[in-house]
Amino acid sequence: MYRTHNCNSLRKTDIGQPVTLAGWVNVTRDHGGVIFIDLRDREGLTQVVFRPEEDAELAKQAHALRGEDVIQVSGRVAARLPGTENPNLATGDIEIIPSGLRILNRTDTLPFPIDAEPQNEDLRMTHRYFDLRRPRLARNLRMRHRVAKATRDYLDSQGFVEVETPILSKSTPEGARDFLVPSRNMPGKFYALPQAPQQYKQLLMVAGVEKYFQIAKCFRDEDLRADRQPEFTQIDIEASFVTPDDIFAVTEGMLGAIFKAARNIEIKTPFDRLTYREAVSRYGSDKPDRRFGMELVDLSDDFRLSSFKVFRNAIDAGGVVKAINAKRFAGITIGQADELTEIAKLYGAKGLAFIKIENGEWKSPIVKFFSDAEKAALQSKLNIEEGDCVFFGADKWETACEVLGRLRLRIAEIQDLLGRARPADASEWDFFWVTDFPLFEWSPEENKWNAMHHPFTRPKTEDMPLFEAKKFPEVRAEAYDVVLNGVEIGGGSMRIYEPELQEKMFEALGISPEARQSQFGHLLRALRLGAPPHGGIAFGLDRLVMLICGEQSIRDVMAFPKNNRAMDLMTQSPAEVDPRQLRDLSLKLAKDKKL
RNA sequence: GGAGCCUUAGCUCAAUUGGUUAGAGCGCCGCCCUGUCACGGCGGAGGUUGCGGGUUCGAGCCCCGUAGGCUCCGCCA
Repeated sequence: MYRTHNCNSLRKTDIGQPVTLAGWVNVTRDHGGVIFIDLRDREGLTQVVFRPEEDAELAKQAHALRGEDVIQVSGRVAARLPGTENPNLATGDIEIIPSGLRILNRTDTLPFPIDAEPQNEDLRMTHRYFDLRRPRLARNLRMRHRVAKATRDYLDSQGFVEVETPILSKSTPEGARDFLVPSRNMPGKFYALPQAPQQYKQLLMVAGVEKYFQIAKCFRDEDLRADRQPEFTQIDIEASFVTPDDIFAVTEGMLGAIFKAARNIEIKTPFDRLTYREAVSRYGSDKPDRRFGMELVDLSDDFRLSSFKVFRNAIDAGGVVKAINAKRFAGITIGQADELTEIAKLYGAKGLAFIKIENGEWKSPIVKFFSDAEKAALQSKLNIEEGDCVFFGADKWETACEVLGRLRLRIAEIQDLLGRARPADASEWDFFWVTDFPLFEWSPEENKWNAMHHPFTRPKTEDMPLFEAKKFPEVRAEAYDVVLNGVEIGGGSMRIYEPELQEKMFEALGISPEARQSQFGHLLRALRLGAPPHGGIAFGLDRLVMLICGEQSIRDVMAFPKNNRAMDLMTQSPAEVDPRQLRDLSLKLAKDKKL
């Protein structure tokens, strides 16, 4: 037995007890005579005191200890000398008087200090096992476990059954780039790693499972971001004979259980609901951050007959004029204005018009084109006050909204309006639903309609006539997202369960009858064998845990994440393989790697 | 595929306008120190300034290229 207690368990009541502890040397304080060692394990710290007059040999050994050496200490629990208790430490009233010291393992010079926030992320990733020893990441890993456990417990209590689905799966034409796995038994053929268990979970509904969930690994071979990894984890849920309201209720119950378990927070349910149209109109985003105002205001009616050509032309072309009022932002610097203009252009605006309200004066080159009525409309609709700065977007609805939405976020960042990294109470956790997403989105590159969510999402019943009439841009989907503090943490839909409707959907997406059979034949067949109405949702576990932990990157809530280029710097993967392995797989590398 | 920022000791950073032998704190090594808890004190080792080229009497600093890292755009049904 290596230890009798952990490093956070001994208190005053244990004084006199013989104990054995094991862990890492957190810090040594060597006074030449007396030597203090803070011994650390995952639970906490306990001070060990070596006194040469009690055991010269032990003290000599202790003198050689360095941070992160692994040791085992036997001894007895003693009260600290009066006045030397440490109130900042749970074990601060006691210390260990050792009678034995075993050095289990020595450490090299540390790659970086374990008690500071290292700057170099690749250094951290190369020594990830060491990085994870830091309290912040250790806390994140355990928080993630609590979230996963609360998820399983809650869904189990609601009658959901966890079913594993294959990792060796099949490539599908829609969606993200697949990771491929060559088949040895079937030369020239490939498995694909699942982008999501989407089809399997629908097939489980056909199988009569009725209530399914899985904490599922998913794989997408696309470029990475702070919140995107090539392999990530979804809380995947599907149920039969349900409406969106049923899914909403399960989701709200589950997130409530998760936040209770992880942070002891009672979140406010039911969540607000916004339609996609409303979210984009008011916030310029389908996953808005509502923790600050600065809403988009529509001014199209006020400028319909304006003599200001830029606005007038946008409206005449069927577009809109919208604006946001950034309170107390009239002090905007030249550099900030340039940056915001760059952002506006990046998202499709031709330029960026804004008005600073300073010393009772509206300062902008465009104000002279405005009529008194137009100014009055601005004044009242935007609630303009001294010190404000108003930004305009005049363009197609989508462009104007997106541009102002992006500006809104950046301005909030500059003004530091966004919530603190770790919101303290429920009011700072803003959950809501976004519903009624468009069913389709146009792909100019492919010159065809794509499914906004996925090809199995059903149109809203009241929009079926639009779907039949092939008015694709107007068809809304029975699809929904959950947004938390401006981050999309989950999304789902009611699925198509009628084979005829699914065929029509594939047709709308430009998938040939042959391709439908080869790619989706199993699903179409299943829909003909008694598929119940069903629908579901999936959550990004990593993003959810990231928010709960107050982290900025999902890498900080994953044990072994990949870097920007999808490499694991610790194991140096991906790596070359033995030619024999390639031969087994009937693979040959192209000489020209740019083939 | 594109844009921005970054790269100086094991780590975090500094180095005036381009100017002597590239410094500091932490860590490491050695010595001193008997109640600390970020213990303290003295001393020491440790550098091809990512790499390659250029400009210059002289480059950590300027220019070009390149590699790597991070963030973002594209991409992510």
